[in-house]
Amino acid sequence: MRITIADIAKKANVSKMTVSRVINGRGYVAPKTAEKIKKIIDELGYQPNLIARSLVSKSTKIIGVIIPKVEHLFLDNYIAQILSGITDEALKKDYRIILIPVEYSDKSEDKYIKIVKNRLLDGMILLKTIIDDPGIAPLSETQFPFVLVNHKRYSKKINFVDSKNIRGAELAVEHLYSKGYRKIACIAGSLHETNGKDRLRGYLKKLDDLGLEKRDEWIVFGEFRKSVAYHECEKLFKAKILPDAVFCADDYSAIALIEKIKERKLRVPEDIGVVGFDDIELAEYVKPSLTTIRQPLIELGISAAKILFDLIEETRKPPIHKLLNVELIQREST
Amino acid sequence: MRITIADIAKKANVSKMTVSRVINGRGYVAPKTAEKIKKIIDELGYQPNLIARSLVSKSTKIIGVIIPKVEHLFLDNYIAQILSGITDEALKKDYRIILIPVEYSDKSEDKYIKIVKNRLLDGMILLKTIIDDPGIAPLSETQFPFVLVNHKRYSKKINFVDSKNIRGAELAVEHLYSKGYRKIACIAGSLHETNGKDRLRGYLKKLDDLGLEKRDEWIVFGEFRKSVAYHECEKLFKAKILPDAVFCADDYSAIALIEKIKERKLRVPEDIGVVGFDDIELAEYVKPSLTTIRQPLIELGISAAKILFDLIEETRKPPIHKLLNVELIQREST
DNA sequence: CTGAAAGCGCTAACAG
DNA sequence: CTGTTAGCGCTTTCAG
Repeated sequence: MRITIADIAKKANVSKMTVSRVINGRGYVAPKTAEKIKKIIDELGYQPNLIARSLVSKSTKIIGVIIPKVEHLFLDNYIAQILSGITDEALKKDYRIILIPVEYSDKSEDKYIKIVKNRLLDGMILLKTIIDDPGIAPLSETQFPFVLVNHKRYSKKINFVDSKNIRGAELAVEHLYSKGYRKIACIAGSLHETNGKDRLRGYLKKLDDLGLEKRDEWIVFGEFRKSVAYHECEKLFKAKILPDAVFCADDYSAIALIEKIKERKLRVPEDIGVVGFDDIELAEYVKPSLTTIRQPLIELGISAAKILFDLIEETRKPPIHKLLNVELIQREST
Repeated sequence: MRITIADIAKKANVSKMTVSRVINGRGYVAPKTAEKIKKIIDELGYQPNLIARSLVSKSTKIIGVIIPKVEHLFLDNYIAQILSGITDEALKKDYRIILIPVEYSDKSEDKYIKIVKNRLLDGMILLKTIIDDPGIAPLSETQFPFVLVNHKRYSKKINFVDSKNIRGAELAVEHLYSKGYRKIACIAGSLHETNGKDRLRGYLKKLDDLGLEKRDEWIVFGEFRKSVAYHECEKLFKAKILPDAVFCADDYSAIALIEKIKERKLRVPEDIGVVGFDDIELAEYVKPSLTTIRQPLIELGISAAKILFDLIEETRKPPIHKLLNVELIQREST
């Protein structure tokens, strides 16, 4: 049979309450009784039932990480890095992490609220949420602590951590320009995500600033997915005027592009310069290694977790909006 | 105020029990009352409190994944792949995953039992456990369902899923032999893990079988860590007789080795052939791409999860011991 | 400094 | 088909 606080109490000839006080280190207990109780707890190997405790305390010390329900999610190094950051920080604060896969296509307004109502979580971090996700607004109307990662939405009731995506895209184009490239194409990311949109915007803006040519046929949509990018970038080679460089909104797309370029017996960076975005682990290993805009993914995770814990512990109040810096990492592809 | 089952009951003029029956679809409820109750539940947006439910049902539909408490854990593609498999399977069975980092250096016997006693989990999967982990035996004495991954321990009370590591190492050496290499060195993995030991054993056995020379100076210990391997493999170049090939017990070590070889202006595979183990994502992207023994990491995760769910649902009983096949993936490094 | 009573939100068991 | 009672294991409250 399971050992409960009542067993300890009985054996120590005290009430459950006194045992509870000892366990939680709250309230006065005579040193001698405390000692006795501790000893019995040790002897019996008692561990408090977290479920029972949570039922009354209303806190579980568990945070949820909402992830899109797709197979092989952690193979995406982008996700893995962010999750690493969250985990690192949770460790320090003694919070547990529970992974909650949510269907991308679920358009219901209460998809997150349902989870909240289950009372299992003290807070949540949402990864890869899309712009028109109908679940976010209702969630923000509750008092429940949550943070969006890599999703920029200015609102008094929404907290987010994002990178400076527009700036990043600008840096990329500037860099290509400085390297002498003038016909700069783009493999855009998902326009359902703010970071995808922002990177495209930064690209277009910088072309304007530099007085470079913009052509519709120089923009293709890779959806932040390698397989899609691999297929779509084909179109760039069919352009009336061939680009001499490509800004890719993510590294996986850039890697797909490089594969395609090689298949066509063209050279990187001599014939076509390539810049990626994110700086995933692969970036420095592919051949040629990838020049990319590094966004601090681990820090993004750490930051989101820190903010969430502050929100939970009410040491800070919404809205918290944070933008992290990006930097260009020059490698061989430009 | 939070809506509870009592609110629904009141509004529907029935007892809590009837509501409970409707929610869980158990027991008889008049279709009309059921309908009415469902409607009220919808209207009020009621969601059951999982904590309260678990307190009585003794089941949480949450499994724990025990991971070593190291920073940036998910950056290890090996871990990421296994976790991907576990997640995929948990999704199907509607189980949640909670990540539980445990201190490597914790030598206490009750480290896992403590977690079990917290009653938060229905079962657990342990990753990267070491051979002399004092926590495993006591855990196996409980009735609590758990599965070890990539850890081979034959015991009536222990369940595990592992790859055929010995066979894998043999395959690697055979392959090097067939390519004409005769002086085959080894960067061994951690001997604190069964897979590290097995791979070393397979290597030694196959050298014997083939009548190849064995030399102590041809074996270094990389601990399954890139930085350690990078440092330790230095010794191979200081050997009296230089090896012409190296079997590495993991891909990260192989990548470290290749870097070192390049620094020394030697060529892979002409001067030195290299075979890795695992087939992490990077393996096909490094230059030269890495010949390696592929162990089915995702399947390892899937398998572990399946076994665990069977154990939890008592459709199977311990011990369950499963060994997955490995295969050689030939690339450029040999 | 300690204890008794009440209750968190739910379900199992039994009675009707 | 539905309700009552009891209780999961803990903490809060208040009294002593």
